[in-house]
Amino acid sequence: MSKQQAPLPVVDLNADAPCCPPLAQRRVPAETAAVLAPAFKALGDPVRLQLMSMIASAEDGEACVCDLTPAFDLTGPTISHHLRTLREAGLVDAERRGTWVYYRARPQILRQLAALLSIEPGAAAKA
Amino acid sequence: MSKQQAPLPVVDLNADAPCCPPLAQRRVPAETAAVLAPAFKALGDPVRLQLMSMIASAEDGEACVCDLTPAFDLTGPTISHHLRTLREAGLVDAERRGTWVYYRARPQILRQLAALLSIEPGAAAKA
DNA sequence: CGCCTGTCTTGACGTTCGTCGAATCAAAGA
DNA sequence: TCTTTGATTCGACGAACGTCAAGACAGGCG
Repeated sequence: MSKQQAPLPVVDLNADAPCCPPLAQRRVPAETAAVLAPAFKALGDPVRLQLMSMIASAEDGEACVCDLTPAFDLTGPTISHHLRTLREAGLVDAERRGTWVYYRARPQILRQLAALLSIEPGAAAKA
Repeated sequence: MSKQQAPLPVVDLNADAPCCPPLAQRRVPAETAAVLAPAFKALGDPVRLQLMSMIASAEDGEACVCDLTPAFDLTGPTISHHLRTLREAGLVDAERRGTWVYYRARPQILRQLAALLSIEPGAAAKA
């Protein structure tokens, strides 16, 4: 079971269109919350938030671990662990090319999370 | 110490305009990450994500604890604890009116988080 | 082949988190 | 005033998290 990981009840996190209406528009169902919460949780650590930003804002859309690690006062294994967390949350994708490993962001998921948090002017912000 | 809580090193989480450019546009600085990560972390629990949605999507922009609690298979203290977490993350606001306590969402912060995750078409999503 | 560099995995440690039961505080009514 | 109802705080417990040191794996180069 080391090659096949737990089969997250994955929703269409890969879908390109937002999976659900804004959080402030309709109440988020339990199943949706169970799927999306881990993504927010993955972003809920300062190191991972910076890692995510460094990867997503990288020149060619991808960043090498060798560039990410020295940006923090943390050991390699720790950075690797955080990157794995981001990967398991579906936020990034990893690819090995020769000696180095490159991480790439998955814009679809960021879009979905952003859509969930978005607030149309005049929705519930009236009080 | 029961009435004055820890004084979070609050940044302009109350500002109405987005505090920072999208995560995928410019690298998020450590200080910004330290401030915004707790907000994502607070949303990183399925119960809190649903609570946030129930509050933000409520009729008059506010929800009574007495309406929130029975929606979960959790005890009152546990729901109260989650609400406190949301409050300390700056995501909601609490107000007592008579017997009941009402929670209201802070749309500005949701907007900021959404802006941080937003991706302009053609930013880093090219690979 | 053997060594070196880069990355990931493993095992362990202390801390934080999610949950509950019991106790406490706040407001309304008898 | 005393009781009742709603919400929070306190104390405790097991589970998960963030971190590291040490070891294992992968690929390039002598």
